[in-house]
Amino acid sequence: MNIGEIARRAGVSRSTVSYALSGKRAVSAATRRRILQVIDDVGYRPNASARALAEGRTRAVGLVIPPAGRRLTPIQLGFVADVVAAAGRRELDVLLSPSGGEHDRSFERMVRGRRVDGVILMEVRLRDARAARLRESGVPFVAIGHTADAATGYWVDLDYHGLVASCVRHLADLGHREIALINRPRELLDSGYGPARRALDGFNAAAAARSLSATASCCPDEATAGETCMEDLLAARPGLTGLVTVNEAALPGIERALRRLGRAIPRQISVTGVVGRHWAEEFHPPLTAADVPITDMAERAVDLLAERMAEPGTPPRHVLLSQPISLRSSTAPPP
Amino acid sequence: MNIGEIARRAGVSRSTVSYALSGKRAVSAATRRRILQVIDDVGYRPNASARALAEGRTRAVGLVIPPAGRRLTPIQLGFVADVVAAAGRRELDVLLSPSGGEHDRSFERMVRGRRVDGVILMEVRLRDARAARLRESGVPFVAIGHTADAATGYWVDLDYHGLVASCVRHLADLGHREIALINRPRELLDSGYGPARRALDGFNAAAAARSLSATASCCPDEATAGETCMEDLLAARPGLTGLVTVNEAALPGIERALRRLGRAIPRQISVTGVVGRHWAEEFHPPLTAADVPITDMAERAVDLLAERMAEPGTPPRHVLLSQPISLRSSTAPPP
DNA sequence: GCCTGCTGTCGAATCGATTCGAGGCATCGC
DNA sequence: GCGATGCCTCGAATCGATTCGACAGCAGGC
Repeated sequence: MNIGEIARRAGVSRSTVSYALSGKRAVSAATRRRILQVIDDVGYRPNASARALAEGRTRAVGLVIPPAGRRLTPIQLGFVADVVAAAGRRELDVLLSPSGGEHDRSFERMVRGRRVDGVILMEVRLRDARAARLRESGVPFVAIGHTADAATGYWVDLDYHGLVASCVRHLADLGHREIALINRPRELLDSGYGPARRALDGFNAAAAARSLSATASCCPDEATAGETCMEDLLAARPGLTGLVTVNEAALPGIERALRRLGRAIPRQISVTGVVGRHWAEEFHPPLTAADVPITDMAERAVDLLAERMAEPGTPPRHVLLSQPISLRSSTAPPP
Repeated sequence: MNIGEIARRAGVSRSTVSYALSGKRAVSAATRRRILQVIDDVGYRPNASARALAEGRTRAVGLVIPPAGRRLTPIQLGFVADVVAAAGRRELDVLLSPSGGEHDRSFERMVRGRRVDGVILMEVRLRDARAARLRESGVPFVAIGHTADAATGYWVDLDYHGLVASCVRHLADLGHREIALINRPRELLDSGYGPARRALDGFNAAAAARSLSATASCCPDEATAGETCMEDLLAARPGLTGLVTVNEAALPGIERALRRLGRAIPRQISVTGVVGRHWAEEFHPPLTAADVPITDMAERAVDLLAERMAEPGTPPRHVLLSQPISLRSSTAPPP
């Protein structure tokens, strides 16, 4: 069932069918009605490949996700679903491509095979090979997180520096003097993963500004690791009364360790940070934290990409999202 | 940069370039070398839309995920990543489509617009509108879970009935007499979601066979709900010594409730079930459970789909996976 | 009554690949 | 020396849409 068959049944030419559907030229009401009737009867839809070939665009975008090896965190996974939903609202389909090692072929197929009109790149590093390839191939893309040359690209990012700093100030205002940061895994920090870097910088800067005694540590994205990390931290710094974390996956372990060591939250130790809302609410007691606005980020990323696809020549733009701290009940003045 | 340009530069016709790449007809070694050299120099890749139009297939598959509204469980999310990886190994791209309500358009675009050669349908219900539409449109598809007419379709499923039954028998063998099941949310059970139904059936059948006193309850996919559910269960059945669950998201809450009520695992209460491996390992103590083999399921689903796409006429086939119970340390004889 | 302008429709070119039939050119056998 | 046989390569048709130029028919202005 193709456009020719529709044209035949409606007694018009193929071009008239096309115009009736797209509205790019006037078609008389009677003809239009007849065509739509036939289309409805047989359940016709234009072939996506043929249309893409003729139009020179595919009406699809690529979403490059982090390597499958490292398990995706719930935040990242929620983000994928939100991107798909936001793209759907603009009649765009989403092609998934894992990145890294053996999956380069998939990336190549997508980009050089012109399978997509644009790409959203998740978890970008400060210097990022995929971003460089996209830039050189001329495919419009939006990065989640920014690369070293922040000024030249399109990106959406969360202001981890500012958010972690306000967590620190929140603790300082309550009277805490000795605090710690539980960051994302060390290999992410070392490979120049922006959020981890900026969380650390924001933590150190704000702690220095308030002359707090501050310790920063890294922790794998797992509950068991969070438990160990929390124990080590308390062993090294028994006087600790305030904790900031950007590692949501570690939260259950942190909670477990504190309970086991008999440190009540928030009576004896306050906990805050930047994590997905779901995780903050499942913490015990509910975590006072800046909730990562993934739905927002997904929507802004798709908006930005759509804009860039529509007008390829436009100058770089970016969105740096912030988010107020939601006061729940995991922070209090120190004992 | 298209095939014509490559042909021009290599001094051959377009068809020769095509044959050199596909190997469908012999091309002399010298010509072939010359063509590949040019292709390598300019970084050419065939345009995916043009190829799809000519070949009549897109080399892409669709993955229909559960509605974004209901949060995806970690198992489902891991499954998405695994499907993408498995498809990538077969040079297939993956298009994501949310299902339900407002996202019908996306489904329609994919299926009727011939954007994909086949579809994997997640979280299928016993009677499922999406499966019916795929069947009528003639697009090959593989369901995760099976529909009411199990014999007529392609599907991959986990033997929840058998697995939950062996959990029950495991508890019975240890000497437990009073056990309970914590199932997935009630609305899933009521809407005919297979795993929830079969878990319940398997639980009841095995408990009856061993004449155990058994209670089954449903629980939303959330930690806080798990906590409440566990409390209610113990209030109603103080003599409970064995627990089976297929709700991984509830696990942290179950753990919390048992700890708070002073019931040690496994000394006073044994816990087992069917959950993602990651969750079993993060439980405290590590959960003796049948690990959901998502990577396996993803691979089998892609295999089955590829097979069906290659030979559309083949008779229905399905794979019912089982999985041995991994003995960890959350079960013991009753006190 | 003729020219102008507008509306609605058509035919043909185009997008970039694959694939089929046909034919050129050696090589080989007799 | 001539026809048959393979091996390579080419030209043209095809896939199913979009889009542009052309044109028929009709209304309105002078």
